Amino acid sequence: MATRARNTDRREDALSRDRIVAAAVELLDAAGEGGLTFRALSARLRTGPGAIYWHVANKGELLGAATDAVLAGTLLPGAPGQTPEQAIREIALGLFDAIDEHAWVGGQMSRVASQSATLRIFERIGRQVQALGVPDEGQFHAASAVLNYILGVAGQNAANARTQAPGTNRTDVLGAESAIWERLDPAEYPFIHTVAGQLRDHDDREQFLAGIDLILKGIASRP
Amino acid sequence: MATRARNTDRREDALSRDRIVAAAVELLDAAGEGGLTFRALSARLRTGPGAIYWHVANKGELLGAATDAVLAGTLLPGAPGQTPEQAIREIALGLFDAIDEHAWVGGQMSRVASQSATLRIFERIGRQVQALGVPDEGQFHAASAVLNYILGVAGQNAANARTQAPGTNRTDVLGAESAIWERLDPAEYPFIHTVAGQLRDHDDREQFLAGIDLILKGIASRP
DNA sequence: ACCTGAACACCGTTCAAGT
DNA sequence: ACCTGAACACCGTTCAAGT
Repeated sequence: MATRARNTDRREDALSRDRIVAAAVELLDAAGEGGLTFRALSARLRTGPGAIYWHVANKGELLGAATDAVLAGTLLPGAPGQTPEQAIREIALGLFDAIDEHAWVGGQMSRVASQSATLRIFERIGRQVQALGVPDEGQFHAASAVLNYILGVAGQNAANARTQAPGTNRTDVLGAESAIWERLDPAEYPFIHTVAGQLRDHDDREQFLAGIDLILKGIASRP
Repeated sequence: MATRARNTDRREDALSRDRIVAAAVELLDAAGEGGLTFRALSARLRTGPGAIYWHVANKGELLGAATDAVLAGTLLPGAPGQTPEQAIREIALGLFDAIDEHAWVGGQMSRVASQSATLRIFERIGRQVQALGVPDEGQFHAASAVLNYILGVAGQNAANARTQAPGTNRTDVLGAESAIWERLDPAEYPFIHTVAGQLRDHDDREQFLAGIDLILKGIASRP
């Protein structure tokens, strides 16, 4: 029999939860939500579909882990001299950019509210809300308003990505089909018709931040 | 050959898009998102799966139509003497109640942003934003902040419903597992730990409305 | 302990055939 | 024009068997 090193004799390409999750993220990025399949995943990892189940309980857990992996990368330390408002904007923008890059994440965030990454995001937002001087009873309301707004935008972006070809990059806060909006009957949809022009060449990031600022103003203007 | 009446000779139980959508809603209500199947649906309608495709293009369209059908019922005329704030609260609460009753709707709303019901909701919100006297350039931002917040809460509710047994009725704005929250390490999650108590016996509707009011205050407090 | 891959139960969707 | 239901291609998941 061959002598074997005592410490590192695992195969270099051995399967692991991390490798599986990383491959899942790649698959999701490349082909969208429909692209993540145990068959496609096992083919990419050069193994059988059953092998994955040794490391991951089921597809739901895999999607949650993939979402968590992407979101975890968005939580930067946070610059030292920031105001709470700036910090919240930074957290929100970090999420926005991650969702912009991995559109499928937006559709998964709300399905995993108790998952670690979302919990950490909520914690971060909450601390800044405390730093803003919001009284105790209002802190939960304020922090969840911010988070729910972010989740809403995230879901929209994922929905838009679904309707477009996977791989294409287009992010938008609301439907984004200004072409459709402009064609709506102005008598039935006067508001949307008026506003359709603003939609045509608006910046999604700015639009997103404007909503955050609106909520921040609401938080600040309590009696 | 038998004589046939000229006008009404269609079978009473003839298939129609409306009947299909209504049955889909019932199935979704009873068994959750996983319960809607072309086989289950066709069994309930006493026909073959292929028959449904004569009236509906595919499952995505069916889900969209079911969502639209539920949402359409939430758009009441609106009381005459209302302030714009009251009108927005009423629209939001109507949606909240619909989503509370049909949890799966929350997960579908963002996938169909350009669908008729969501468009009408956005239109309604937008008109109230105009009535609030928001200047033109700010109207789109303000209305989509409100809608995105609602969509975020809706998605959360749907996610919570998914984790619980289908049929059970429990709605919550954020994870709602205060039991889990209280068990989190207070050193790592000081904010969530502090706030977990407030979560235990809070009213979901009130919590939801508090977020709406926060955004309304933000809209009102522009310089 | 970890991996393999055939097999199972179930999907959405199509389509030739019927009325 | 509308319905029927078998058939197709594809899932997620399991599990006996291997190393």
